[in-house]
Amino acid sequence: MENLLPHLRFNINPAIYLKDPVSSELGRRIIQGSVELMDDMGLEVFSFRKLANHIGSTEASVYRYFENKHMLLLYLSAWYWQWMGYRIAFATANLPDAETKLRVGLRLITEEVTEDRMVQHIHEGKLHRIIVAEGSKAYMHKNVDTINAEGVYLGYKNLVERLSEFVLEINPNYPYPHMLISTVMEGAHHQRFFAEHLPRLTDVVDGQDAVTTFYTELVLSTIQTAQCKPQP
Amino acid sequence: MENLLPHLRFNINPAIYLKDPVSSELGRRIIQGSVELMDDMGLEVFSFRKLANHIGSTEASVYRYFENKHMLLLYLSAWYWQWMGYRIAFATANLPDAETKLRVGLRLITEEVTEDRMVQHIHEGKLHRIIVAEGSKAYMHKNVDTINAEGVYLGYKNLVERLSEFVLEINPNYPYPHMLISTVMEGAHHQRFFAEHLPRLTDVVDGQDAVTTFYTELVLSTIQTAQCKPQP
DNA sequence: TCGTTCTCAATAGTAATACTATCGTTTCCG
DNA sequence: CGGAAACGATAGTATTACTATTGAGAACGA
Repeated sequence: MENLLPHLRFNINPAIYLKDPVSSELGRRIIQGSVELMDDMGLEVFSFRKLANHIGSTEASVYRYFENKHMLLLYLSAWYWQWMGYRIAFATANLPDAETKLRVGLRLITEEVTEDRMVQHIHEGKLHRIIVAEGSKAYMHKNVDTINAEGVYLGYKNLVERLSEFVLEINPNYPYPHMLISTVMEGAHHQRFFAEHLPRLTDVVDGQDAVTTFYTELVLSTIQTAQCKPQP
Repeated sequence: MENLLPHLRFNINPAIYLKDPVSSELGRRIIQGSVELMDDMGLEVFSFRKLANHIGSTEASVYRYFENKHMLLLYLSAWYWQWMGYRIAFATANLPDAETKLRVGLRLITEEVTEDRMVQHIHEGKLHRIIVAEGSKAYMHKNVDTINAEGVYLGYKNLVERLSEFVLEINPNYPYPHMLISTVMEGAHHQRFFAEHLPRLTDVVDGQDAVTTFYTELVLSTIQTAQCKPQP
């Protein structure tokens, strides 16, 4: 995708941060540095001290922006899904029918991320790897309910909703559109992880992108079965 | 399921523990106590110190059994999947055809767990909740490759393999049996978590078990589509 | 019965993490 | 030019994640 709107800024729920990282140079360095470090060492090993050293600042300064590293992960996750939602909105605008829109959306969600450089301080390829490996930890957490009550997951939920609507346009009687889409959104990331680390859990077909093909066929055959072979 | 084999012990890969927790009373208390505490407070808040206090022992004694809390989680995860594999083997033995076997397997995997009390020191209902909330952290981890090289995930992989074979018996041409099964195994847990904490990501139909119905229909329509509507 | 081994509690101690607080200096905005 | 915000610097606490050592009691075998 061409970088048509280089100065676009996504709305990130202010409940996630103490101080908006986009508002200052240090804030942007925190984001940029955390993407680099988390990708390198993983969420568990990553710490605010290491981040501060990496960007040549201090632990206390990082704490002025984010309460803890989980909130920083939430910020990265929120940004990722806002970005994905934007790309899908853009790529599906003016497409003729729901099936084409759904196919495009599924492709964007399941595909490996290539460089996009929508904003200077976020390396989308690295961020994608972080979300693949750590994304589910953003909600698989003791405080989900508190965090959810503040609307932190709205970006994610809205994207699920949007794709579910494509599903319902194709088959208005399909009863599980949200489960289907959220299964794909999580599953695609897990399958990318498996392909790299636990290949016996996948079916790697070399050369082509098995993840996208698999999930596209899965979704379309599932929602079209009602017409193809009526349920008892 | 009746507790027909009350003294059954699962083989857990010895690479997971320093000392077999089944071999001593303290070991069993460690397992029992960790299931209770992790279910209560979540993996992040859980610590060996708290566990030691809970079971009236000391931190150092717990460290004699497990290197760290991630290995303890791996033990619980390995036990869970061994137990699940055993239940599926038992429940599908002597069934007439592959579709029936697959349906039974999918039901056991996706269903909520009711008490089973196969062994005295493990509360399967609590363990199920732990695996739902923390299971993916067992492999979404910096050391996956090292741990995997020691065969720690074999129980999980074997179960995927077993269910994939049912899929292939039904449709030998289906190209993605492992991705399909691992998607269901992870997805079912995520959907249970979503149903409780992020219901907008699911389609809750009150009264009946939407997760089992959803995944069973998804799998069967996906693998049967080849016959029903040939791919171009 | 004596000695050996195993088990495990108790104590101690280290390094790192996850914060919180305070205090200046700079900067930038009105 | 004056005040406030931004941020670096320093310091300090509580907790976590370990490691090491010692010694008592139980079990086990010769």
